Amino acid sequence: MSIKLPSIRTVASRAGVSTATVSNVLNARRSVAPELVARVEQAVAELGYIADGSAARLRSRKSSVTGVMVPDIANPFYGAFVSVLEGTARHDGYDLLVVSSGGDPTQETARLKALITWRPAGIIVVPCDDTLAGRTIARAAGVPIVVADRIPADPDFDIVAVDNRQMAAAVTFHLLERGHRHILVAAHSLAVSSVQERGTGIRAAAATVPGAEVEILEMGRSIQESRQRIIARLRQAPRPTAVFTLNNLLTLGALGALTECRLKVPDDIALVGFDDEEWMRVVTPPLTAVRQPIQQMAHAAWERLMARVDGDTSPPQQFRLPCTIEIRESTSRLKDVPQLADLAVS
Amino acid sequence: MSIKLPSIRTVASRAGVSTATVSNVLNARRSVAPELVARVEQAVAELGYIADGSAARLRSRKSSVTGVMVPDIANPFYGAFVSVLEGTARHDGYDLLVVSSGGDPTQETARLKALITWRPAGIIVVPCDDTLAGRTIARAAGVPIVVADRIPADPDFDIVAVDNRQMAAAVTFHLLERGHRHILVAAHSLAVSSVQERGTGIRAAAATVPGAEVEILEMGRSIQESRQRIIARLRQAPRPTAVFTLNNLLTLGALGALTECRLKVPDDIALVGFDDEEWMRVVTPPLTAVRQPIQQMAHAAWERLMARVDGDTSPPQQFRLPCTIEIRESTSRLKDVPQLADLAVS
DNA sequence: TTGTAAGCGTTATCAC
DNA sequence: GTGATAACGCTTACAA
Repeated sequence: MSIKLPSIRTVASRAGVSTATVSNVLNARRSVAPELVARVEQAVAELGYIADGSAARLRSRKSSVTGVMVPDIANPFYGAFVSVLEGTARHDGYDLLVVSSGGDPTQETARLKALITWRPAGIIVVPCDDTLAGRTIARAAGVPIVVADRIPADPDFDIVAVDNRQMAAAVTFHLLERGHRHILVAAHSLAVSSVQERGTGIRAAAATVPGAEVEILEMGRSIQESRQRIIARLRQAPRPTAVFTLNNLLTLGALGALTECRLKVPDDIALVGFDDEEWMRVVTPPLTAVRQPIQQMAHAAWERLMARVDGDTSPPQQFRLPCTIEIRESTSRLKDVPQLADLAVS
Repeated sequence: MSIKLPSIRTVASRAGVSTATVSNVLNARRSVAPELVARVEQAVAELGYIADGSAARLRSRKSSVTGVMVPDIANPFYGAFVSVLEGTARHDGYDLLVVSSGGDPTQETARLKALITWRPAGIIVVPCDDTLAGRTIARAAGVPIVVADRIPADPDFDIVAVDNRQMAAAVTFHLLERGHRHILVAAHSLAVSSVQERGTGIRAAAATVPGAEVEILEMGRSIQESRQRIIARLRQAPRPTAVFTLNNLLTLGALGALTECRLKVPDDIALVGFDDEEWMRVVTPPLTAVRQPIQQMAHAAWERLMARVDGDTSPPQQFRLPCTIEIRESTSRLKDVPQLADLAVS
């Protein structure tokens, strides 16, 4: 179906110059006589010539494409991350290939291979787990890789993440200050180190207050699943006075669960979650949330990647970015007596 | 930085065969003796060989990559759309290049060019406006293009969209049935035909009920802007009893505005929006919303694209997919007397 | 300053 | 069934 596009030779013959000159005009590599420049530009315009990037990359051995792999583009958190990366990449003259692993290590490896097929200058990846299934392939391919939002044990890659422990502790302190002594923490999987870090921060904070209790529960991967598990837990006594969800999907699940249990936020129970989204500030009540510095993470990851692309061979670095906590009404209620905790939901 | 990867020649010499045989083994194009197959596969495994897709494309003149351009990947609506497309593309053996136009026609053209650089088999595009800035380029390049979610006047492309008119009318009827006689409609731009179609549907529905009034207001592109404009309007009398937002961003803006005006949903005012998102069903009150069939749109667009890629030269087709309306509490209040409409918000 | 020609890694063609 | 070899569109020595 696709018609044959004009090649650099078509342009050259139309402008009455050599292909080398066309290339030099288009890439501004060497100076070309003004008249020839004009002739080439006219030919390009008339033909609607657009150079073949693959051929150029093949010959020049330098890539103008980079890749990013996330678990799920449809998740607004990754959507925002990719969106920022796309802007920085474009700014630096790179195209960006976007792939999703679907949270499946097998797919992760497959997609990484697909990316490498393009011979990208570098890849930014948010692995599904701490393993990074395709790491062997990646190393073999010698493509610079920067890992974001996860902390693989493997010290081979640059890492950009947030200060999970400190931030989770800060949220916990906030709840403790509000008088909460029994906090339910919803985590999607304890196998992921960023989740473990958050758990550590939470426990450390709770340990500073006698009688404070945290209960960390593992919820599957779907909103529905987490919702059901939270409902099941809330129907048992003693009921926690606050719920702390460790990502945006879990916040949705928890909110659904609270509604179904007819628990009013913040009167009956407090809610705070990792990941701040626009809707959280306009609903009633507005939700307290941890705002991750998505833009800064993307910038930092890109900067590291570019450094590696430019030949930086220093040891892998690990960056930790600070989050901020957006305190809103969902945690506004002061609890001085934890008596309600003993009442189970009907 | 990037080390030199093994080429097909490296593999061939290691396996003691010709490059042609390696190619035949890898692409299963011609039958190869089992023993040679085994030798090649071993060499590939040992070297971690991954073929260069660009070179293959260049020589074979057939593309295994497609492109998608949306106004903004960070918008969950487009995120979901791209996510579905990525799955279907992968399923059919294609890679997917994702680019954002940022809602800027200039960027749209630039990004389209960047896409064409990679010689994709086809492109699915959600244009920023009805013009599709890069259409000339696209036509010149002869790349099959399918337009989604917009209805350009230009009849050159296949189009996949939803039945805007009918759905907007259905929502309006729903509000009228609930007793609303003064509906404020928030549109981001009246220049876009899908918005115009929705407006037409709304007016047609309202015209069937004597005394019913609709007020269509243009809100800029940002959440903040729409929020401010809605606030300004709500502070004037007569106040509408229902707000109908024409996309997900406007729903966020409207909700923020209602909160700021201290109007309770649905008691003081009803709210319904185009685009259904997960949070809308878990907040209090849950929001009535039009669910667009994102998955079906993506599938339909992909199917059309594949048909064109396979040589279908029939006249461009236009597909209209039905939406569903998710009725929830935000429009549950029955209004029999519109007396409140005369009270302005303080 | 400009043209000629080689070659990037792959696949298609054509001998064998 | 297999191997040489040319060619895809481009960039880049090198020659003029």
